[in-house]
Amino acid sequence: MQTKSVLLNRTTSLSDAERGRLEAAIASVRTFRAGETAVRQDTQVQVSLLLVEGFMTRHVDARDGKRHLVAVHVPGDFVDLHAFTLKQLDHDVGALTDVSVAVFTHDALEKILIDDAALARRLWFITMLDAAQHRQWIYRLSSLTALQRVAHFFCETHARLLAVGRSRGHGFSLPMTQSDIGEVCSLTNVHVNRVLRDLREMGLCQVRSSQVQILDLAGLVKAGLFEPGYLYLNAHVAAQAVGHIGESHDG
Amino acid sequence: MQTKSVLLNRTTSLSDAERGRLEAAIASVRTFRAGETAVRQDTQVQVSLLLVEGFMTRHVDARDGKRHLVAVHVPGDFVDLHAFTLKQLDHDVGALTDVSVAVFTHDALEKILIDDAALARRLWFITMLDAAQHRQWIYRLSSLTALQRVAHFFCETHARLLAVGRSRGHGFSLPMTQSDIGEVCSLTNVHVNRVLRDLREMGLCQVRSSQVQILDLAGLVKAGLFEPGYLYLNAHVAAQAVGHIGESHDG
DNA sequence: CGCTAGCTTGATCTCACTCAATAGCAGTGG
DNA sequence: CCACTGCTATTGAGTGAGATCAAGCTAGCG
Repeated sequence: MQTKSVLLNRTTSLSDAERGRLEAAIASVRTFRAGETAVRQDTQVQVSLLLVEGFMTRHVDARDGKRHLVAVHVPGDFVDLHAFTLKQLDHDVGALTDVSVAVFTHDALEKILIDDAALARRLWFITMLDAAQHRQWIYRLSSLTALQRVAHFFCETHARLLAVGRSRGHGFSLPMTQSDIGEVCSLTNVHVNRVLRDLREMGLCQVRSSQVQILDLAGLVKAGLFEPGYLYLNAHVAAQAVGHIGESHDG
Repeated sequence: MQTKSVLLNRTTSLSDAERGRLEAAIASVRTFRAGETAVRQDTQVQVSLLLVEGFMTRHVDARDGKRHLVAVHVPGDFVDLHAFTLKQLDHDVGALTDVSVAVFTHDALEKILIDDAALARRLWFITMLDAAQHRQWIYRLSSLTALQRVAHFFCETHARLLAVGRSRGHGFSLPMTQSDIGEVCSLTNVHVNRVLRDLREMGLCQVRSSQVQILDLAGLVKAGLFEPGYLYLNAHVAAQAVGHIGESHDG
C-alpha cells in the first residue's frame, strides 16, 4: 500500500503495531490540485489529513491582503492533526503542488485515543513537534537577518526532508516561488531575490526551478544559525542535517 | 483549596469530574522567585507545571546574548504541559514575578491518558491553544508594525486575563519592563518606549509601574488588528475582549 | 506569437535600530 | 542623612536593513 511506506518514513518511529493501527484508521485517500485550499479557516472539520505526496502550506491571510505562512509541510506530515482537538482552524491549509493526502476521521482518532494510549501519545507528540517548529519560526523572525532567515528555512526544510528520505544531502525539491519564500521569512520577493543571489555568491546554495542545490551544507547551517534540536530528529539524521556526516552516495 | 479556583477559572471549561480528577493528580505546589528559571532548555523533565499565581515566560536565548519570548503565561496556564510528550524543552521557562505552581508528574498524566480519554483530549486541547497562540505571534511579527504589535500583545494578554477573571475591562497587571515587552514584540526598549508614548497620546492606553490602564479598548483592538478567534474564548468573553460589551462594574 | 507569472536589477525611502546622554527611583552602606 | 550603584525610563541625532517603486528580462504556454 502506498501510504504504508510514508508512515514508515516518519521521523517519529512507530512500532509495527502502531503503524498498522494508524493505517487501518485511514478512511480514504484524496487529492488536491496545486493552489487549491484544502481546509479553510473557521470552518468546522471532522477529519484530519496526512500528507502522502507533494507539499502543502498553512497560512494566515492578513487584513491588508498579504498572507503569511505558518508552516510548510512535506510528505509524511500530519498537516492538520491539531484540528482533532480544535475542530476549527485559525488558518488555511493549501496545496503548493498537486498533492495526495490520507484522510482520518476524528471518530477514528477518538477511538485510538480511547483504546491505545501509546499511539495517542505519539499523535500528541506529533502536534507538539509542530508547536516546536512554530517557536523556531518566531525565533527566526525575531532574531535573524534576511539572509540568516532564508538560510535557516532551507536548513530546516532540508533536515525534515532528510528525515523522511527525500533528500540525499546535495539538495532538495522546494516547489515555492521567491514570493512564497518571502511569505515564510517575512521578506518581499525583491529582497528574497537579493538574498538568494548573496547565498549563491557565497557558495552556499543555488536555487533554480524549484530545486535547492546545496553547495556547502556546513556553511549554510552556520549562515542560518541552524540548530536542529527543536526537530527532535534521531542523532544520525541530526548529524547529517548540519553537515557533520558526509552525504550519502546516490545515483 | 487554592488551586481549585484556578482550575475553575480556566477558559477551557472542565466538568466537575474532570476538574476533580485533575486536582487529585497534583503532586505538590512549589514556588519560584522573580527572575528564577523554572525549567531549563534541553534538560530531561518528568513533571509539568500549572501556574497558580504570578506571571511566567517561555523564552529562547539567541546566540548573540539576546533572548526572545515565545510565550507569556498568566494564572491558570499549564506552562509546560508539552513537556509531557517532548520530555525536553527547546526553550527555558522563567518566572517574571514570584510565582506558585502546581506540579504534575508525567506518571500521573500518563495515568489520565490511559484512564480518561475525555480529560486527555482536554489536556491535548490546551497544548493546541498554545500552538495557536504561537501562530498568532508569527503573524504579529511578520505582518504588524511596532505600534500594532504592542497593541496586539496588550489585547491578547488582556483577553486571556479577562478569561480567568483577572481583569475587569479597565486595565490589568503586566509585570514586564519595556525591554521585556521588546522581547515579545521584537523591538528595542527604546522603540517600545516611543510606541508606548504614541499609544498614550492616541488615548488608547497608559502604562506605569507594571499596570496597563486601558483608556479605549475598542480603539486598542483596532490599532492592534486584534481578532481573538485564535484564543477559542467563549462568546461572552470574546465580545468583552474586543470592547463590544461594557466593562463590568467592580470595586 | 503574444500573454502572463516569475525573476532580476536599480533608485529611493522609511521604520526601527544604534549610540548617546539624562533623569528618576530603589536599595545599600557609610 | 547623603553618596553611590544599578536598573528602568525618556528623549535626541544619525544610521542602516529591508521596503517600495519602477523597469526590463525570461520562460512556459495557449
